[in-house]
Amino acid sequence: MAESGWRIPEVAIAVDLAVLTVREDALQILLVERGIEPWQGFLALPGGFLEDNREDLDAAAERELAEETGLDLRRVHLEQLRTYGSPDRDPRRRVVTVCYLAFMPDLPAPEAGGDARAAVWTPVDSVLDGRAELAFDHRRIVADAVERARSKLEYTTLATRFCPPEFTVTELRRVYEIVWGETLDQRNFHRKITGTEGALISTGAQTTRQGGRPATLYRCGPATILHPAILRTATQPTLQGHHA
Amino acid sequence: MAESGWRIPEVAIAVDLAVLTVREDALQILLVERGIEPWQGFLALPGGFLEDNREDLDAAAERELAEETGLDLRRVHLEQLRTYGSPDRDPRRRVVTVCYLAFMPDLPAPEAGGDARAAVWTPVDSVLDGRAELAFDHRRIVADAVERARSKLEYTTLATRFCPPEFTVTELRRVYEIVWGETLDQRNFHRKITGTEGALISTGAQTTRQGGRPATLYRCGPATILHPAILRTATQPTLQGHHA
DNA sequence: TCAAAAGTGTTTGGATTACACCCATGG
DNA sequence: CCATGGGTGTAATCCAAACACTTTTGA
Repeated sequence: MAESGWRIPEVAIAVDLAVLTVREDALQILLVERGIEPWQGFLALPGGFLEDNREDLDAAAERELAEETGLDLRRVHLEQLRTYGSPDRDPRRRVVTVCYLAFMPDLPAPEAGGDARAAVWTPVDSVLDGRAELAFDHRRIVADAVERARSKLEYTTLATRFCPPEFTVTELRRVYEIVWGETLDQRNFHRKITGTEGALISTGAQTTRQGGRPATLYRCGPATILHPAILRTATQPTLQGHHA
Repeated sequence: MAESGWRIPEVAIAVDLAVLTVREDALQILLVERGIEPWQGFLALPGGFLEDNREDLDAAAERELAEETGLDLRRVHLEQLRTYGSPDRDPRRRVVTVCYLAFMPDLPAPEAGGDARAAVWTPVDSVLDGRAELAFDHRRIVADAVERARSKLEYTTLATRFCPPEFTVTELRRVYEIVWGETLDQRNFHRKITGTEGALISTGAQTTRQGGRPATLYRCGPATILHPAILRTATQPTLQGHHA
């Protein structure tokens, strides 16, 4: 670590994306099929290497996200997840990956953007239980991303990022139920989320797309943190960090 | 970002440490004085470049920590904080820093380990309010580290990492009060922390080092998460991530 | 015997839960 | 008019905040 030892190992820096959405009643993640070795033909997180020396990490993540999805970035939440740098995670050379986590609504448009590679939405459950085998250490990254997402729904309003621009309270509740894998009391959820100042903004409009009595349509409010939090019942997250 | 473009920019990867402790009734961070340009003479976070291509990031952080403090790592909590990679954060070349956060007890031993550089404990307040000017973007990193630490005390038992191997309930409460900058009700805190299964283990021994009635000495228990949490009253953390 | 700090009990209010019921629409 | 889902009300319970008092030592 002495700076006088100016040996800079040849390390490549990559930026990978864990892009989550809720579609078809499941939490799904965006994956691409690898066209080259190693792990050719396997699914992997979208991402790539830093393009030039002047590109900021956050900017690189935004660029990747725009390339993969073509979506308006204002409707997407993007944050840094973690950096992965095991020496043997890529057989070709040392690669350190700065991984970002994104929440986005289900796309009505075609899922892949300008890039030619096949981008597929995959339920995270099939990744976590091993039915879908991912390249490199990406399964572990997906596990970290899902745990972060589940945790963030408790104390932030980020669940709205999985919804279309206008949505009903029930649609928002379904997001929670799908991500957490548990059912929530409809009445308590409604009172809590509408009672949180700045969480939702009523548009005045209504919809009957679910059938039954018309439901009020809401947009995201300015509030980002949810206080008091909506807590999961079952799973307690495991503490990250080494040594106990 | 296509992988065929095998242009790997010359980027150096560093691992920096934000080592926090509680001493002299203040939350303090370990800093070193820089001996070379740029920022010669300024205080900076301890850290350095990856030593070789086979070193894991976590292992590099542990190595740095051992070098700086010489402390038994079992008594230290170490976790990844965030990665910083603005293109102009180091004028010499592109440097991406993977930063780690450490909690450790106040050292009775001399604070610097084998390394010759001067390591100094500095109150985080003097860093955050600008009285102490740090090199590079390290002030922002310190701000992130402190916010993470304050937040983690709410829902984990990591405050015990700031305490000696055996400590009293009041000493643990003082850690909370110092890190959060607010006072806690002694009785409610005592009932809550001793009532949390697995948080503390009574040693049976007592101490009168604070004067007054003898206090029971405790060790850290196996529990890592604190449920229910001990919540701060005042400050709500700001949501990380870009766009709103 | 007095000061100083540790430890315990109680009350009260707020929030969460677990309920049952009414409302508004489409068919 | 009836099935379907949206929205509101209410009582019991748990948790946490705010409080006063007793206990045990050193001086």
